[in-house]
Parts: sequence; C-alpha cells; structure tokens
Amino acid sequence: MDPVSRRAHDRPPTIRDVARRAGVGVGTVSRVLNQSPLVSVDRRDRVQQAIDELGYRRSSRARNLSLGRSQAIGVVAPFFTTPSVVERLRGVVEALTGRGYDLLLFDVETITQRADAFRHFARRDRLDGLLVLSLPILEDEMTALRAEELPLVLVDARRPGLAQVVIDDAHGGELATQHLLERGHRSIAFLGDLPSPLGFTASEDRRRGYARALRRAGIEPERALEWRAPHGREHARQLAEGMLARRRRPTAVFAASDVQAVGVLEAAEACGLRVPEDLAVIGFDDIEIAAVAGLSTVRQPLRESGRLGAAILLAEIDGVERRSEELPPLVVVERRTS
Amino acid sequence: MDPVSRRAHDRPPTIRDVARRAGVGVGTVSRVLNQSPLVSVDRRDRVQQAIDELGYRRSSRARNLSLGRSQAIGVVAPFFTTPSVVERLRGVVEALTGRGYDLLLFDVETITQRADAFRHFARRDRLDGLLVLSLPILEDEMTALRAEELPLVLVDARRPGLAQVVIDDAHGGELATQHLLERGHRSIAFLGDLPSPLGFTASEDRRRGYARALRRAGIEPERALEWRAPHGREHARQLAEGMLARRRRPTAVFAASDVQAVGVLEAAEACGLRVPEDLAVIGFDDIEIAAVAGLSTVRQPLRESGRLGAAILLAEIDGVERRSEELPPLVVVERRTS
DNA sequence: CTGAAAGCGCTTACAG
DNA sequence: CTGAAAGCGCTTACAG
Repeated sequence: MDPVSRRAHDRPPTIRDVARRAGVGVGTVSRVLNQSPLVSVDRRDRVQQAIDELGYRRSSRARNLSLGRSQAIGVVAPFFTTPSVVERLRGVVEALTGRGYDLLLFDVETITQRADAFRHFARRDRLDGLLVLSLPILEDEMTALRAEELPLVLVDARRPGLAQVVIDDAHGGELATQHLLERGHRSIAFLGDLPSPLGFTASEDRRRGYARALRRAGIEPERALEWRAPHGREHARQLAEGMLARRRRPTAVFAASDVQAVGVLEAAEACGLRVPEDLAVIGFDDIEIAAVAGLSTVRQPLRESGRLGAAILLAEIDGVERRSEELPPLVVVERRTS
Repeated sequence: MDPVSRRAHDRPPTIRDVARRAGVGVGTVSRVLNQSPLVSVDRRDRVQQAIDELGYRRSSRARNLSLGRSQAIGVVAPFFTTPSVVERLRGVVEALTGRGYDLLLFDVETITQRADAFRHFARRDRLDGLLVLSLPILEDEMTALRAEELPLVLVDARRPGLAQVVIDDAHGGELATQHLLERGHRSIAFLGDLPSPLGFTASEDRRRGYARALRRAGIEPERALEWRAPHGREHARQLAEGMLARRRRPTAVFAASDVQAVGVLEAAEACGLRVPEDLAVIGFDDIEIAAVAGLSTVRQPLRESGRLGAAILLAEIDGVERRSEELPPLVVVERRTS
C-alpha cells in the first residue's frame, strides 16, 4: 500500500496533509480555508486542488479550540415536550437556521436536572450563549452563571438585569376573566398549576390577574373557586370533575393553560354539562389543541418568543447592543366554549 | 493588582495554573482529574486544593480534541415540532439522560436543510453518533455517511445494513382497515400524505396495508377512495370536506395519521355528519390529540422507538454489539369515532 | 504574499 | 508515582 492511501485510510486528512501535498505551509492552507485575501491566486488554486483530492474537511473541534469558541448555543427547557415549550423551541430553531450555530438541547424535569444543567452545561467552555425557557433561576445558579460570563437570555422567565422576553401573565389572566364577565358570568372558577418544585410562576400570575378582574367587577374572589392540580390534562380533568360535582358549581372556568382547559372540557362532558351553556371555559396559550377543541383562549406569542429570544442572544454574542423588541399583544381568541 | 487575581480576572484558570499552584506537573493534575490511581495521596490533595482555590474546571473543548471525540450525539429530525416526532425525541432524551452526552438537534424541513444536515452536521468530527428520525437517506448522502464512519441509527426509516428501529406500517394500515371492516363498513376511504420532497414512506405503506385488507375482504380498492393532501390538519380538513360533499361518500375513513384524522373529524362536523353513525374515522399514531378527540387509532410505540434507537446508538458507540430489541406491537385503540 | 513557530488546553506514552 | 514533552488540528502574529 502506498503511503498516500495508507494515510487516507488510517485517519481523515489534516491541514498538514493538505499543506504537504500542495507544497505550501499550513498557514497558507489555513488562509485559503478562511478566505483570507493574503494568498496568491496560484497557491490558492494549488491548495484548493489538494483539498479536493484529499477530500479534506476542516476539524471544527480544533478550530473552535484555537478560536476559543464553541459555535453552539444551548437551550435549557423544562418538559420540552409540552406543546407550549415545543412551540417556543420552534421559534428558536427558526431564528438559528442558517446562522451556523449548533443547537444543544437540555431538558429539565427535576431540580436535580436543573442543577446539572446549570453546573455542567451552562459553561462558556461549551457554549457561546444560553437560552433559558420558562425556568426561574435560583440565586446561586445565577452567581455561577455570572461568573461564566456566558451570554444569556431568558424566555418566559424574569430576572432583573437580564435580557428577557416575557409577557404580562397577570394581564392575560385579566383578559380571560374579563371576557367571561362580559358574557354575564359572576361565578367564575380558576384552575391552575399546583406549585412546582421548579418554581414556575405563570399560573399564579394569571390567577392574580383573574382576581384583579373580579374585584374590578365588584366580585370578591373566593378561595373555594381557586383550584390547583399538577400540570397536565388528566390531573385537570380529575380536579374539574370534583369541582363540577359540587352543589354550588361555577358557571365558568378560567384555566391557566389550554392543556388544563381541555381537561376541564372533558370533565364537563363526563358530568353531562353542555359547553358553553352550562359551563363556559377559557384557556391560555392558544396551542393547536385549542383550535381542535374549539377552545376559547388567550393567545400568547409562543413561537415569536423563542424567535425573539434567540435573535437577542445572537446579537449579544456578536456584541451588538441588546435590542428590546416587543412581542405581539395578548389577545382573547373567542371560539365555541365561551 | 496581584498576579493571581489579575490572572483570575483575565481568563479562566487552566490545568497549567493548577499545576503551578499545586507545585506539580500538568500530567499529575490531569491524572487526578481523570481519577487515575497513579497519584500519591499527598499530591492528589494538593492538586484538589489548588483546583478548589482557583475554581478550575476542565475545558471539555480541549479534552475532546485531545481524546478525539465529541461527547455529543446528533439527532436529525424532520419537522421536529410534529407531535409524533416530538414524542420520539422525548424517548431519545430519556435514553440519553445521565449518559454524559450532549444532544445536538438538527431540524430539517426542506431538501436543502437535509443536504446541509448530512454535509455539515453528520460528521465524525462533531459527533460521536447520529440518530436519524423518520427521514429516508439518499444514496449519495449514504456514501458520505459511510465515509464518515459515524455510528448511525435510523428510527422510523429503513435502509438495508443499517441499525434501525421500525414498525410495520403496512400491517398497521391493515389493522385499521380490518377494524373498520369488522364494524360492517364496505366503503372505506383512505386519506394520507401527498408525496413529500423529503420522501417519507409511512403514509403509502399504510395505504398498501389498507388495500390489502380490503382485498382480503373481497373488496377491490378504488382509486376514487384514495385521497392525499400535504401533511397537516388543515389540509386534511379541506380535502375531507370535498370528499364528504360527494354524492357517493364513504361510510368510513382511515387516515394515515392522527393529525389528519382530526382534520377529517372537523370536516365531518362541518358537513353535519355524525361520528361514528354517519362516518367512522380511525387514525394512526395515538398521539395526545387522539385521546382528546376521542379518536380511534392505531397505536405505535413512538416514545419507545426513540428510546430504543438512542440505546442502540449508545451501545454502538461503546463498541457493544447492536442489540435487536423489539418494539411493542401495533394495536388498535378503540374510542368513540368508530 | 508566505512559512515557521507559538499557542489554544487538554491527554498520555516515555523515561525515570 | 512523576514531570517534561509530544501530540490532538487548527489559527495567527511575526519576520521576512
């Protein structure tokens, strides 16, 4: 076996192999690889030919080490298969497309995973930037992140001093409740998330808006009308069945998410209640299932939030001043459940 | 400013800083980092202390270059926000959890993106292994992949000689159709995907099973009963409305996916048809929306397919012989639309 | 324009 | 057990 083919078989060609074959220095090869103008046409051609003949491809691993960057951005997402999270992710992917960054995904469903994510994953050494979706950050995680000097953008999470893209959840809760009030309802229940170990706040924020709207309408919010279950359709359904079986049942329900609202719809059907005649229901998010179920809801710009978050992160990585673009406003989508 | 804090401020500490502070060689530091037993307790302690004092963390970037690996696996997924794909991804993430591999996600929605994925992304240099979901691989992409010698596993895609986890789509189509036949239907329509530029085959495979089941029941499949739309609920709904408006309309529909079946359900409602009395409907996949819509369907083990694919890939990376575990069988889930 | 050399931050034979 | 050195495959001043 001649030396060339042996080499070709043993390991992928390196920049040195190319230099040797083209009869130039590795610096020159690197320059043509990086489209530097400081290369004569003559050598450029020779190098290019050697590259083609050898089937050479530059090692991004080595390049990144040399350049001190990763060419990758990380996304930390809790329960990433949740429809609303998927939709945000979709926006992130859209914004990243064609930008030459790899997307590293990190799912977190437990506090252990969150700690892992921030300790091992959120590192300057591995990532050029980090996007955190819907996950509140703890104090000590924050100091670690700060030490990392890693460009960081929060989507659907708040933190003073950090770049973030958020909606006004309380306002959304108000809109939903107002909608129900305008339809003449006076006994409106709220069904939201039980506090999670991960500390999500959206559900409670929306409930605050609900209470505010009630008060403005002269109705004192009742604890007995506030229900909370672990997130998910099934849990919501079970809880709602209990709620609707009560003697004094509400005439309308505001659910803190579409997923839960669909559970309420199922409970209503199980209880033989007509929707919206016997029970009006409104959700939050406007994910696809809401359209399918004919569910009235508050639309929040999910995909757009991911897209915007990623765009801001990319700008930050490029050292461009952080743009503060606005998300489209929340709006009530009226369908047949209200 | 003293040298130490200057250094600390300028850049993260390296293994050399640790060695210097501990008064040992970098090799020794590397050894304690890698839990080599070839280090005296004395030095191990000194090194550990220096690490703690400096807040040193090893650069995985440099480590990977030195070791010649990436510690990452790539996932190529078409339209990754499609519920069935999300569910497979979920399985992949589950199998990867705690295994120390990063997950690189690559979405492909166009043939350009697919070419990109295989050219720039599917590289030994960037990945330790690759998982391809639901995407047929072209001939020349395959030769490139082979040259890469990258461990590769296909999920929901076939290719002779490659590790893969697949279901028998034609059989699934048979099951669905048989179910409808057993309910007494004789005029059964099929609604599936229009051929996609990406070359997905599941829909046509399922249609073949449908035709087979009909023939076995002594019914000759009619071209007029085979309908195809671009994937998606809306397209299916529109197509189905046309189909149901015909003079001679079918009494049942087998849709090649739940997403499309839900579109059929919407069309039925729009046409004032009762389900299942006037029109029976069965889908395929058993994604969450099927449960919500009360849709009868053929359940395929989506999450399990991702989990299994990832497990096989991990084993292959570790040089373990490829295990050929089986997926749970396809089964008809009977709900209220049939 | 160009090549030799140093450097990115690790790992691992090699020779004690 | 241990340190000095070479090597992983690039990039980029530096000195022509």
